Amino acid sequence: MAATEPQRVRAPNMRDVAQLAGVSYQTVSRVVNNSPALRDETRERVLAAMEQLHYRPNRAARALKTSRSRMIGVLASVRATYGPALTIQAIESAAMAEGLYVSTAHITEVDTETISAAIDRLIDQDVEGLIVIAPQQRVFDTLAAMSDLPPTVTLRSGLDGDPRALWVDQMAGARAAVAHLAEQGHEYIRHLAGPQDWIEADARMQGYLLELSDRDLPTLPPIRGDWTSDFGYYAGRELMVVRDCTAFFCSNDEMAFGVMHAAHELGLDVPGDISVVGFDDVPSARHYWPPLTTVRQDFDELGRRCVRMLVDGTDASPGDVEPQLVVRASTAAPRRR
Amino acid sequence: MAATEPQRVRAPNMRDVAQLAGVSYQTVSRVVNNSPALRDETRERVLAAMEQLHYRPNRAARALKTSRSRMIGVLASVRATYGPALTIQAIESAAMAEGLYVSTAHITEVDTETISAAIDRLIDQDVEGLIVIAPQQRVFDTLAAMSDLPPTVTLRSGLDGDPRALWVDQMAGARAAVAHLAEQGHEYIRHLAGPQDWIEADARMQGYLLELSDRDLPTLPPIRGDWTSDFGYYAGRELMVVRDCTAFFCSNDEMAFGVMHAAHELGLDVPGDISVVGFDDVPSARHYWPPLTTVRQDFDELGRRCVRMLVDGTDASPGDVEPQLVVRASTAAPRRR
DNA sequence: CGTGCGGATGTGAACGACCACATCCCGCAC
DNA sequence: GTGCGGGATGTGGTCGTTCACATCCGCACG
Repeated sequence: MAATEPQRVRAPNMRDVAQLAGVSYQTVSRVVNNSPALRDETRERVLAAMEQLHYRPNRAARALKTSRSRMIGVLASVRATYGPALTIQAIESAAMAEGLYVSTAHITEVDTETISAAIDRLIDQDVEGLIVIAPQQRVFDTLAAMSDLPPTVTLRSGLDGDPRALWVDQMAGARAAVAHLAEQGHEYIRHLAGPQDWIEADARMQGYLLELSDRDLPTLPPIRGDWTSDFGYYAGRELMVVRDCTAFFCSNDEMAFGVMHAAHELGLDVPGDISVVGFDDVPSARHYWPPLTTVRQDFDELGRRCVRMLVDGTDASPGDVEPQLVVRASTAAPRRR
Repeated sequence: MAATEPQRVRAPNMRDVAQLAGVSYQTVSRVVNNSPALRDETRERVLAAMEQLHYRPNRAARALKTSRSRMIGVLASVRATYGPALTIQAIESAAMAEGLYVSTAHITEVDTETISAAIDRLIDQDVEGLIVIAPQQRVFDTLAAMSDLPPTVTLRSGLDGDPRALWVDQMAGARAAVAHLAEQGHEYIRHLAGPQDWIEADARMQGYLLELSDRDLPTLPPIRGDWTSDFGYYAGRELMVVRDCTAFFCSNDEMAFGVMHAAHELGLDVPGDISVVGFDDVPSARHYWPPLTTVRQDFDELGRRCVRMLVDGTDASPGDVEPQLVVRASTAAPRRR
């Protein structure tokens, strides 16, 4: 039997295409980068050859020569939560539209070591830009201490003068939530805050405190939670025995779910005995029982803006993406006052 | 003023490091790839030089030469849902441990065009492996029609002979859920299925049908939903007017939430009048009111296995990752029979 | 005291693409 | 008919790394 053609393991080359099309590799390059200086007939021929060989430009070679990786990095914490996950998705699809690739790294611990390892991991990939949606203070501190960072866009919750930060007015959202409760006649409003070190958590807590003081309402010391519904549940159980408040403003929806669970279990009616407000508007919030009053955030728009800021190099218009209060059945006037 | 040193925009090189350390670039290469054939003293010297220059190996150049990108791709659909998001997270952290990078592409539409565009996007990045957690039939069809795919691991819900598929026995999970309801005395059990084309949805539906027929219980025609709690809510409202069943088995937790919302609104007691079972065990399921009986999936383990299969080239042991029934308060014996 | 051997290090040639420049060709004006 | 200009195409060098091979050195052995 005749010797078979040695199978080609190597992916086809610009030179392979060039040879097949009867032109030089440079002409192929021009076709790939669609240069205008090409006769139509030549372009057709090259395109046909590329098609025939299933030619794909080698990204590594291109990156090496141009020193552009066309990749952006996303630094996130615990992605499984609704907000970050949605934001990442939006970032990715916006990036795709710009012809960019996305690599993500998320941090499960918030120690400096883990954080800088994650960032290193992204930088190792030659990311051309960095989007940080890990809103913990320590992340920003670590970031600030690193040199040679690519252009970076961060999400912030308060004004701190950084023009490269996309600012979401968490405080305004929190104030709206508290104002809503106050206007319904609640005087004693409890706050379940997010963890120490989370910037959003602090901003929401600030909003809570400010709104109360503006209205001359009594301030109950906020309780630091960990975002989980488990925490909301156990905290709720303890606090509702005391009954020193008629409403809860929780720093996210999960904790609000936990609180409502506790209320139900103790035979308290929501909103009759206790009103509850969350933050985020996760998809099941509207179908919780009772449906949860919460503050909606437009994570989708957020992701899109991040990419736009990175690509255009523009600065953010502060407070652009406003959270919005969504009133549902979990809040009502307090039964007794 | 004297002319300043022209600032070096170029990142430091192997040659730069070599020069500083007084060795050849090849020696630097050996240090980077920690070759054993090096005197300790030399290695130290090179490491010091690398440190001093903040040297980072150029990934593009390395990829070009070795034709290994050290990147794997993940194809997912709508990431914002709990399961996929968690799986991706697990994949990423397992990949990190293997020194691999991860790039994701997710598809929002399920037409062939979008799917193959997403895959192309991954292949363009020279991914060395592909993990598919988009469990729609059409995705697999599109995949099968494409040539030149890198090694691929997929998630399947049923046995179909593909050794490179990680098999999660959705059917068993569904059967356990239905069995639980039946053993509590329910005779009329309704199924809210997932959308057409989703393999998991079909597997769960099969499980439902099989378990009922094994037990000689009447089969009510399953309703095709879209995974959203909105759908569960509207479907629940319609179906509960009819009251032709005492229990609902929903193909995911979200739809179950919607159904319970509808029940509450209609003044029906869960589980007194109606029992409800979900699927996934999302974090808030345990704190819904009443806490939701559901089928837990170990997405974390799933993600880790995917990576291991890809890296080791091993096949899956079928049915390894078993979903587990978690009984909570949303199910009880029917009040009337 | 030369030979050989093995461990440590250096050298040339890729990998695949892009850039700057050189070359070619053809039509048009002088 | 020669020169010239400009549009189309080809050639060398380079990006930073790795691979295969060459070289060097010192020491043990015959």
